[in-house]
Amino acid sequence: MVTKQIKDSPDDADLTRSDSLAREIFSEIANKWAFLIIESLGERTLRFSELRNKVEGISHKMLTQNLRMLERNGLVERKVHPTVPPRVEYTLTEAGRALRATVDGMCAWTQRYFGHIEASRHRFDA
Amino acid sequence: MVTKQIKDSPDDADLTRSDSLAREIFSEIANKWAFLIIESLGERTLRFSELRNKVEGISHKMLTQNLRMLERNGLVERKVHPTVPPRVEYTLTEAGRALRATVDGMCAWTQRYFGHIEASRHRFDA
DNA sequence: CCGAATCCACAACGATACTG
DNA sequence: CAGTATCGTTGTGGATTCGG
Repeated sequence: MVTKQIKDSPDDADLTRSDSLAREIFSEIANKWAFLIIESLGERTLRFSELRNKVEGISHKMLTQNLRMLERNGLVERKVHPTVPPRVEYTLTEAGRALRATVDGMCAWTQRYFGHIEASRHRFDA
Repeated sequence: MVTKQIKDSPDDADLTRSDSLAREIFSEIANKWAFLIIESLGERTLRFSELRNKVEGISHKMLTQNLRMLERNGLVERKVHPTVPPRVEYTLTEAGRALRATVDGMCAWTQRYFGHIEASRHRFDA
């Protein structure tokens, strides 16, 4: 997908259009906070403040910003309860859960190659 | 992994250490250029300039910077041919190929939910 | 051809303060 | 509690240049 480049089929224009759009989507979503939020959300639905605690290190601003982005792209659903104080809950959509599966893969990968990476770093830094 | 937080087993310290280190690794690698490079590399080995063409939009600087990072973490191998002009080739290591599998998953995901995302964006922007 | 270093514009981010 | 806006700082990334 992202790396495809030479085509000669008649529907050239459409393919390159969807291809560049795909890359744009990819670029927007492939950032660490988005992934950490998706991971944290998991199967459950969480409030803003719960997320804030769970995704440790994230600032209020980054959290809202990324949640808006994820909502816009249809990965999370935002549910506002008009109570006082307000209560806002976030849940992964089906698309979000599908993406989470691949993010889980990355997490598993990190676990698996943990030692390899540490060793490689030491070698490199010498 | 990344979202785990409460533990009470005796080896607490080790777990939280490896956990935070895992998050650090995750954060370093989860950026769009790294992913696009890994995708572009695929099974083949490519020269610097070939990568530069293939990962369209990337600058000379970002490419070297990310390649160094990936090399340091043991995801790509860098092979210098001492010819003139120099010839430098990059290849995914086994760890790199394993990660590529999950990145492929993300690409497939993008293809799959392409329409869903576009639709959601339109709804949101209105 | 590849890489490192410099410079600099501008985007990202954190902190803070204010609203419903 | 959740969200928006503003501001000041830091950092990111492109352009360019020089060096192997």
